Amino acid sequence: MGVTKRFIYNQNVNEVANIAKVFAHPARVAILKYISEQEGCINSDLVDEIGLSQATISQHLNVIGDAGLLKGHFEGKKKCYCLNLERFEEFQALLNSFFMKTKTNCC
Amino acid sequence: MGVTKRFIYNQNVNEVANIAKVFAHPARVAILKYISEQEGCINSDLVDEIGLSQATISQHLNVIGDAGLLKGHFEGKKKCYCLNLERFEEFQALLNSFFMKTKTNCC
DNA sequence: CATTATCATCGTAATATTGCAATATTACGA
DNA sequence: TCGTAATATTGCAATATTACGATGATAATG
Repeated sequence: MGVTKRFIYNQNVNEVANIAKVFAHPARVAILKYISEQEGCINSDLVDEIGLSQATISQHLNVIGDAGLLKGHFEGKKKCYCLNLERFEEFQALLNSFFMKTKTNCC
Repeated sequence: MGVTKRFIYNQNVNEVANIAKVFAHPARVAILKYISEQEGCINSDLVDEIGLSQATISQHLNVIGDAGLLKGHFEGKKKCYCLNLERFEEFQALLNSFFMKTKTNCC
């Protein structure tokens, strides 16, 4: 039914899925990549850079932001986005932990 | 429009997103976790174990399988699923590579 | 103050995903 | 070959996601 029965899974499983979901759309991967390639902060050159509408970019930034992966502040009329490195590394560690735990017992 | 404009992203970005998508549903994470916890192969105890219908489990197994993460063979009438370790490690490496490349230039 | 640039939010259309019941298929044993 | 158990596939219904235009809000600029 397009509805994910989150309640039947344990917390760790849901956590891994939620993290993965952030990276599960190429626009969001591209946004993070672009942020990483800039010196310091970016403002939304993202619209030109990625080729989606401003509204759509803003929505994707929300998803990334809600996951805690962004630090942002206004600099004049421009909003300045940066990666929240601590959180990003936390995500990496959690995913790696899942990978490590899962790599066992094969036929 | 619910349609992802894959063509506007480069291959690596799409690849990362596609990998993440496999892990972006808790049922699939739970299935992989369960496989990892069994000695050798599993057959679908998964239905009892996870609490989704047989049809739904089968569908999720397809997504995982299409990504190349499963090795399976029949053992009598039961299908025996195991993790494709090489592919799984490849996924881990690709994600880690994305994480490493992205961890730079913060404010 | 009016204008413009930047970004967020709302509403909506199109498409994708999730889940299940029903049905099909596959493999075995009698 | 029949019956049965285990999986797969199909066809919906419900919900989620993606995308964009329109509209707001805010702040610099003239």
